[in-house]
Amino acid sequence: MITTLTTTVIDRAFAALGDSVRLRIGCCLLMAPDGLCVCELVDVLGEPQPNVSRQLKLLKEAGLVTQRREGRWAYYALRQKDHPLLKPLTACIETACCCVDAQEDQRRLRARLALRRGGKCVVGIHPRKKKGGEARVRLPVVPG
Amino acid sequence: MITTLTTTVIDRAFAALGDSVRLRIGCCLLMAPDGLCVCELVDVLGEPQPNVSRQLKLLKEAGLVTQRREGRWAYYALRQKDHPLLKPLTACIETACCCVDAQEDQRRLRARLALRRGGKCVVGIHPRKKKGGEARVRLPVVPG
DNA sequence: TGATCATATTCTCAAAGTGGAATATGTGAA
DNA sequence: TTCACATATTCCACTTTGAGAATATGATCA
Repeated sequence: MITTLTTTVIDRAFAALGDSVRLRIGCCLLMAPDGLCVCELVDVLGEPQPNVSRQLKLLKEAGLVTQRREGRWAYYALRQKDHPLLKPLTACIETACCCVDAQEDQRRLRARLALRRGGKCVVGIHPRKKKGGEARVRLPVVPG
Repeated sequence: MITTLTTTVIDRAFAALGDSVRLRIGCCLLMAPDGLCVCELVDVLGEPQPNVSRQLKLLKEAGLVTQRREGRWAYYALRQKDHPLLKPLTACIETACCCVDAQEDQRRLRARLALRRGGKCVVGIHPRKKKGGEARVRLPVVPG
């Protein structure tokens, strides 16, 4: 995807991470190499869904993140290759992960990932906050 | 200077490098660990002096750059310590230095550094463009 | 097909960033 | 003290970004 490496490509990558929400997304994605779906990020970050989608789109346009669809869910993951900046940038994000406030996210993310079935997200946004609580979670037919 | 590491500190650092001029400044400073003065950066970048001063101030406020005065000259350097993000961030800037457009800056910087005397800047802005040319450069008393 | 749900987009406007132009500050030399 | 010069700041018009609110899209299931 990224063909020629120019300073413009690079400063756009920096700008993409120069926002607290997007940096926190980066930290979360670092914990889940296979990606996270939007609703998981919404729950972890406590940000409105349209905002999370927006920021993910920005990260994707900056070439830092990839997207794949699985049924109704869209999984976003940190790009692993084709971007020469990604390795050193990942090291920067790792530093961010050590921050106290980032670790709060990590705690919530671990809790959210525990709700997965077969490695996939099977619930929507705020499962614990909606009426009916756990009973609301209707598990569809999932292999594994 | 940086006491507690928070994600805010880090995304401000990213945002500081998320601009083409400031990223180019970062690349230049990487070539000169002891720092560059404002007039040198003005010549290399081809940006107006007030703009260079402004961007340097921003980099300084983001904790990425230090400043010291030597007579009329102000030297800015990449911060080396007290900022846990600096090492991985430096690796990112190094990647940026490999870009074709960044190497043009590097060529100009080498030429500009050749005008130093005793490792110090002794000329102002655009020395070759002002009337009188080389003759204008009046060397003050400089040790070495 | 219609309902439901996960995700994406658009509209809007306040807030922040950007950089040119003019000017101020600070330092050293005459 | 005055001048010259390197650097810093302020003012201002302009552009970009940020995010709430409402709505659209797209996929699955009944």
